[in-house]
Amino acid sequence: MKQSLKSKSTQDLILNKSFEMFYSNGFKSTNIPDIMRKTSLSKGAFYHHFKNKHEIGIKVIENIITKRIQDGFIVPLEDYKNKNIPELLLYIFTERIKKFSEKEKELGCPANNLINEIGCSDSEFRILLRNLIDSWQIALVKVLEFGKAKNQIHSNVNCSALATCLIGSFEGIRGIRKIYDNNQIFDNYIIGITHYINAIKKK
Amino acid sequence: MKQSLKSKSTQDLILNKSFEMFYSNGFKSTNIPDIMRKTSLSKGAFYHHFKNKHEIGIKVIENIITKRIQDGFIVPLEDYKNKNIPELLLYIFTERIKKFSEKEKELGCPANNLINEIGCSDSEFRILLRNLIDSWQIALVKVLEFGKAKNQIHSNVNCSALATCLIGSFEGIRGIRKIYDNNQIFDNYIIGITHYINAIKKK
DNA sequence: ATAAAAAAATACTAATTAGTATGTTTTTAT
DNA sequence: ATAAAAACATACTAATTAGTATTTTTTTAT
Repeated sequence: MKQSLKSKSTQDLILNKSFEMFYSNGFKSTNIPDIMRKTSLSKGAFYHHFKNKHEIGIKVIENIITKRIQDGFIVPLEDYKNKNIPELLLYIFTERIKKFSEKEKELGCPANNLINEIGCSDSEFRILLRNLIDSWQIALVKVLEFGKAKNQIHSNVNCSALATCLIGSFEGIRGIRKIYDNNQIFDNYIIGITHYINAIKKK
Repeated sequence: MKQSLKSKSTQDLILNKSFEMFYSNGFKSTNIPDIMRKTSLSKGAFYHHFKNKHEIGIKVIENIITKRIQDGFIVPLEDYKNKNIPELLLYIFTERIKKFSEKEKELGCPANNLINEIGCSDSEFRILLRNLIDSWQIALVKVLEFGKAKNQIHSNVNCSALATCLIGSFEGIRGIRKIYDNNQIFDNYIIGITHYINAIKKK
């Protein structure tokens, strides 16, 4: 294989396996030899492509976790101009949860897991994760403001507050689900959030 | 000092310092020598009173974290019969957040931190934390049902779903707050949750 | 074809840390 | 007062793991 391609594909492999292990076991509990066992490569290969464990953490956030949130929760918000906003919110915050894989249900949100595991202690991780949540918040506010302008959302709604609550409750529920063995908590969340979104609709 | 008292007070000291360190640094990142440095006792004292790190983790959940949630969020729900339920909810979910210490704002909820750090991996921790959330959920549902019966809460509210959403959003917000340096996220949450609680009031 | 550079493997170092073994001090029961 | 037991301290072991140094293999440019 061409060297430049090989290098890129090895880096991607390490990146993906790192993400999987961080997601399943947490960042701190994952060690480099374990990651590399999953890639069938050696520790030497790891340190040839990455400076240290911190760097792979950063790159996993930048290249995988950020992309997952963007693709899953921000991009679907983008084409909002010819959509009914309350319906769009219901789609994103209830329909998508139903489509989660078992693994995603059991393991929670990769971003939220990292926020809670190392949000306080590592400032670089913290900033990237904050930017991610900020982007989501901004995209949501934009959509909510549009919905308000189009008379689809009641005028007494504070869009920034609502966006924060939608994100917070979604992440909180995904966290709490982790200690259960069934989806009752998601079912309850879906009922509750549907009720809430219906309540802010302009009749 | 009498031996039995001394033993108890040493155990309590180790327990409290362990909680503080787990809360600040996470469970996995906290080591026994660091805990014992804070108690000004030796490692030998630790292993005389506790079997291993896992046991102190269990006891911290049982004796400290559970008590904090109970005292802070379940006990205030108990004397609900002569209170207005929406007001009681507002008190617990908005007034109490305003009274948090800086540390509590920065470090999030000890229970939620543990849920997210080790909720998936350790079954004993998991069960204790689940029991804790279950107790909270049950206490909340009871109060909400009462509010519904007293015509203070709208009849179309699903009490179990609402309880789950209240707990989930509260924990989620406390988690996300950890990556910020200010209380904007709490301010937004308070506005949003106040709006929600007002929306379910029977007029 | 071959020298240089990149990729990857192997062997090693150094630090951390859970847990144990053993010794010393303090308290208690007689 | 003293033997036993509990409380605590010190010294050690063994395992883990991040990161480095060195060597081998593969690819590239000439």
